[in-house]
Amino acid sequence: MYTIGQISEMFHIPISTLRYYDKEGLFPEMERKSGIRKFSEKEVEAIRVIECLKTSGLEIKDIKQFMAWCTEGPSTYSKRKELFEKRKEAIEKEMKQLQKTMDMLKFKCWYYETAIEDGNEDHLNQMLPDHLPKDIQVLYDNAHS
Amino acid sequence: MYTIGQISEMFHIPISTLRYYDKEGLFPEMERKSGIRKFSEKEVEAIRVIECLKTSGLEIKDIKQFMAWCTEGPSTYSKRKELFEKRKEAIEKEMKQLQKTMDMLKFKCWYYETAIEDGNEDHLNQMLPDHLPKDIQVLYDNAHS
DNA sequence: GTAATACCTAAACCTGACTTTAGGTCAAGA
DNA sequence: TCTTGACCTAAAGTCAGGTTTAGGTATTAC
Repeated sequence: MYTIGQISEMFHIPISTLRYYDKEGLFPEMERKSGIRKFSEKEVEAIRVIECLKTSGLEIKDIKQFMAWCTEGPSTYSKRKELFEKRKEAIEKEMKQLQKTMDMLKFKCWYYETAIEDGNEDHLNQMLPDHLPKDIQVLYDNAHS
Repeated sequence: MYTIGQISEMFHIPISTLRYYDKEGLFPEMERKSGIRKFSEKEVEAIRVIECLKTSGLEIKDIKQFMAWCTEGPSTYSKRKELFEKRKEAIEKEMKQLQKTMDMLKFKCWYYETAIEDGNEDHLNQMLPDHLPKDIQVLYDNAHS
């Protein structure tokens, strides 16, 4: 059993945020001892799930829904599984987006390296949009598709 | 040359958002014809850069700074390059985070598949935290590290 | 000539996710 | 005793990134 201060240190999450999560219903089963929150292993795992679902782009109110399902028992297993499957798809999509963004960034790094060498963008402008060096062309095309 | 409506369709960005970007100084060189915005190729490329920098986690005010550097000429090439290098690092970090999140999601999918098969979480609770099937253990450990 | 479109501005409003404030309880140590 | 530190609440405040509203202009279509 942990106090809110211990949990805050463990996860580097502000105490105010933990209280906010609690107020939003993200720890529906959490116990209290004369008003003071007692975080058990259950809540510790809940926090890991909250961070995971948040990173996957889920909103607090939908995380609350998930936590509610968890208290409902085995009848909600398949709902819970489907939620995680959807989050997997969302993350996959986001990773593709990030890869495309990465290609743009790599292209821009090359672009400015070259501009620094040349002292201007004249040569670069002549090469755009489809006479770039092969490896750079790939980045440019992916970023602009 | 494009109107705001054409650009909105091209990029699937609301007109209100394009006007907001303009108000925030993200198109410092944009021309107008009797009050009406004229988006040139320069602004089209600016929008691609805006989307890229936004995805990388940069705030609007910092994107504005970048756009201002672009109007200052060759003296800011190295500042601009450094910005893109930093964004690359940010994206790399984010991708690692997403990979960890993905491992958690995969673990949870397996977890609920198994719970559905078993009808309860008893067997699963016996396996936790370090007697999971090998491939699942890897996901679990990565997600909980 | 009038009605429909597509554009414009300034300013108010909205949303999600927190954070801060103001005021209070309770237990341990000097 | 009294003060320090860790906890508590309700309610207000903050911030980024837009969106909506209200009112206006300018061109084209019938």
